[in-house]
Amino acid sequence: MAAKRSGAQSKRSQRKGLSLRSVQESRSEPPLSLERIVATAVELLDAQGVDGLTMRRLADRLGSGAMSLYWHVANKEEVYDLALDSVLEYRGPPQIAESRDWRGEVVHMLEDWRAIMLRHPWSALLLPRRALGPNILGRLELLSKTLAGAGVADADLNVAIWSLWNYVMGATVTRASFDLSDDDRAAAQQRLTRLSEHYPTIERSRLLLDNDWDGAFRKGLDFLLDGLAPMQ
Amino acid sequence: MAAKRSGAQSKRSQRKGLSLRSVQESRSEPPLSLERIVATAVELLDAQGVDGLTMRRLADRLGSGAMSLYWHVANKEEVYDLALDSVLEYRGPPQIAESRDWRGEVVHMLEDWRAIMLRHPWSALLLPRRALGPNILGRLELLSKTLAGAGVADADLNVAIWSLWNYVMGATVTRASFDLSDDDRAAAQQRLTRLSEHYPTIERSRLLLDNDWDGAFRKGLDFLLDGLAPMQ
DNA sequence: ACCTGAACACCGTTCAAGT
DNA sequence: ACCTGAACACCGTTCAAGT
Repeated sequence: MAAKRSGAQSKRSQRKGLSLRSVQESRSEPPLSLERIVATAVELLDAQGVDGLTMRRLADRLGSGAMSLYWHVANKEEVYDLALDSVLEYRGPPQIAESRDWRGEVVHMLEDWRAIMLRHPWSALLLPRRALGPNILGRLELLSKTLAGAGVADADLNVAIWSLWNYVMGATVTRASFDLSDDDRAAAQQRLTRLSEHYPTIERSRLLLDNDWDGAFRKGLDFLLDGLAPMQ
Repeated sequence: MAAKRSGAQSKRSQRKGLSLRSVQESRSEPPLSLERIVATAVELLDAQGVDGLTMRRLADRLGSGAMSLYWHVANKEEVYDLALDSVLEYRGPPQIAESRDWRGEVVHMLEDWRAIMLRHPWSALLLPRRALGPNILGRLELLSKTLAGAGVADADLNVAIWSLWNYVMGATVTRASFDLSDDDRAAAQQRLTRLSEHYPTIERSRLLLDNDWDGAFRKGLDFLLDGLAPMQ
């Protein structure tokens, strides 16, 4: 089995130049499984970004033929769905949740969410296009439960959830897009300075260069929670 | 010229089946220009979505060879950038802006932003990946100026801008992703009902079926502005 | 049940060439 | 200055076939 696999791989290597990965992998090829596929897809996305994920490349990394994936997965979209959701597992707050500090819990959940998506920038780009997986639903459920437990009326619950969700999504997506292109960002601020007659206010506040994203995120979140709080 | 174009087109039509579009277009082909390219890209995106935009299809719609585009545009990414920004032009509030109602102005700007992006759902999906074009910067500038004029201190300005921006981005992106797949949404709620033991709270509030997006958007925005207001 | 290669119908983009 | 077709190196996925 191992021999068969490595044979298949050296054939592929000959065809398209040597693959660094085949060496690293050939030590012990477990059989294909959904878990392995998803985990490897996440690796690939981390390494190469959204456009770097290719069925052929993914199969290569797994030491299998490209078409083998299609037995475990319907299509590439499903790989995206599964990769996104797999990264969003929530492990809960550090201490056992006997706290009645609902606000602290909400902040923790949302900052954790944001931290994960910044650690995997592709996830922020993928999110708007993907279905809701169990981990995303789990996070929504937990958020709902916390807010309901804090006394938010049922009638206001959905507004509260979507407001917080929207805020986190927007913050993550915006931040990720800036992170993706330091050059673009510098170029944008440069263009801004050149065109400061057109954009005097944001040029003066150096909006595009403000680096305190974490602080800004937290402050904005506090404003939102201040607004939400009277609802309880 | 018209003869040459329609000749080239019928050749293309013969090659890949008849194109409905070639008839509609052949009446008067203006020369290729950046404006035409961008406008047609927007049409194509509206009709076919993000993945429907193809250099070849775009050229076809323009009645030109695929490679002709590359004289006007560096690559496909630039087409995306230009299409996104072109859709985001802001025409300002209905009445002449002598109003001192800064809050009303902010709400108008953000609802207009959101409305545009919902009218062109691809724009919400594209936004996280794209550079800041002049129209986006213009909107940020206007928002900044309004907030600064309302008395928000310079030190708080960036936080205020990004909070509002994040909120609108998140709301749009979320809404667009639900809109894109009514089937998925129904399926998700169905799965939710089936798994209601796991997600009792959001199942009970019927989070995924809540249709009052516009109302929720406005309410959440009000909470945020309530939080922001004390800053002035 | 699980995996495979060949083949199909596409992509974006380079290049050398036309006008 | 502006446009072109042929060609290259890729894609995702179907299909008929292997074990």
